[in-house]
Amino acid sequence: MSEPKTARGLRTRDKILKAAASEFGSKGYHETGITDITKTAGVALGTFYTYYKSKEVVFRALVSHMGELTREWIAKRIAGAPDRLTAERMGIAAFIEFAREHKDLYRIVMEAQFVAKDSYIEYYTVFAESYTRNLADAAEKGEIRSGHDEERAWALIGMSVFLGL
Amino acid sequence: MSEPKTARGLRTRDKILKAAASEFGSKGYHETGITDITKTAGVALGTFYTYYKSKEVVFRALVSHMGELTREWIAKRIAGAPDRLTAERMGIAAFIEFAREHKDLYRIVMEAQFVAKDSYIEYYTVFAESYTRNLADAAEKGEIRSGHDEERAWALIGMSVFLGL
DNA sequence: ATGAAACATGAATCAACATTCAAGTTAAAG
DNA sequence: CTTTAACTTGAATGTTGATTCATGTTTCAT
Repeated sequence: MSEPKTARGLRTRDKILKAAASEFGSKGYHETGITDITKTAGVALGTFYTYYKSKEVVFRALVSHMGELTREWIAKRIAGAPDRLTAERMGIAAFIEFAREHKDLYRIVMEAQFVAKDSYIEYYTVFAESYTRNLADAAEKGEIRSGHDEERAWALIGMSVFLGL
Repeated sequence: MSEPKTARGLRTRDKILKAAASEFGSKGYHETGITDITKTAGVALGTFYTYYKSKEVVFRALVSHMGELTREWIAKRIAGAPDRLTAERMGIAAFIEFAREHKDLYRIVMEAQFVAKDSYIEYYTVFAESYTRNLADAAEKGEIRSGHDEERAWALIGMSVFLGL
């Protein structure tokens, strides 16, 4: 399925993606019908299939889009933190803030665990890797004690997720 | 829907519940058909409805059953811990161990978030409440610093869940 | 201005279940 | 041994909803 070739096509695909985000986010994957999406987008049923091969494909597109959004959001808010501990505090706050402001979108990531497991795993793995690297660096610099950084990373992620929840 | 009145009925209901646990656990709620459950249980399709009013009802039964199992498991392993910090360490280890040994069953709890949200919330809320109480007690005794125990409880739960994941 | 490529439409298709039910079988109390 | 409540059976029902497709409309490069 290739990129839209005209401005109209681009606009339409965008409307569909936004509608899908909103519908999946509020009703969940299985409760959302393609008709719900196209109705919200203001296009005909068939149009959906001009841009996405299937229901699952839009869903996956949304999850990876969410990954980018989340990372951008956090990066923006922890930029310029003087040390890891401070960055950590700001990062957790930023994540929770993000979850709060994109409540319905965040639900999509959660549900990915059951609808598109690999997307879900990737979402968190990218986080865990960068987290682990940061912790290792901080330990190197003596800002934190050295330890099992990967486990620490997953523990911190879990904390944030549940506090957000 | 009342209790089975004969030994046979009891056995059959049990077979169905076990089969449901196994099927939901490995394939997930939406990928599992009632026929999958009854086939695994070795009974006819219609028999399912003698014991459960619907697919969702068995699912909910499983989630609350899981709650009991998890609590029992952890209680057993932290019994006799000398102080809260030790109990905490043992509790986390016990939870992860539980998740590992009941991998597929644990998936059911996760999926409850989307299939039976109230069951899901209850599962974790019961934990959080008892956790919060324990932390408050420990702070009272001076074993840990005093602080926001409810938030601490959720953070610890999140940690355990993601480490288990 | 025009024709081909892009795009939009929504009725029709098709398969997948959850649930029901009427008819048969088994348990166990008296 | 009867009898009846309890249980079992699986074919039939009915709905839902993803996907397709033939037909019509719009865009835009030439």
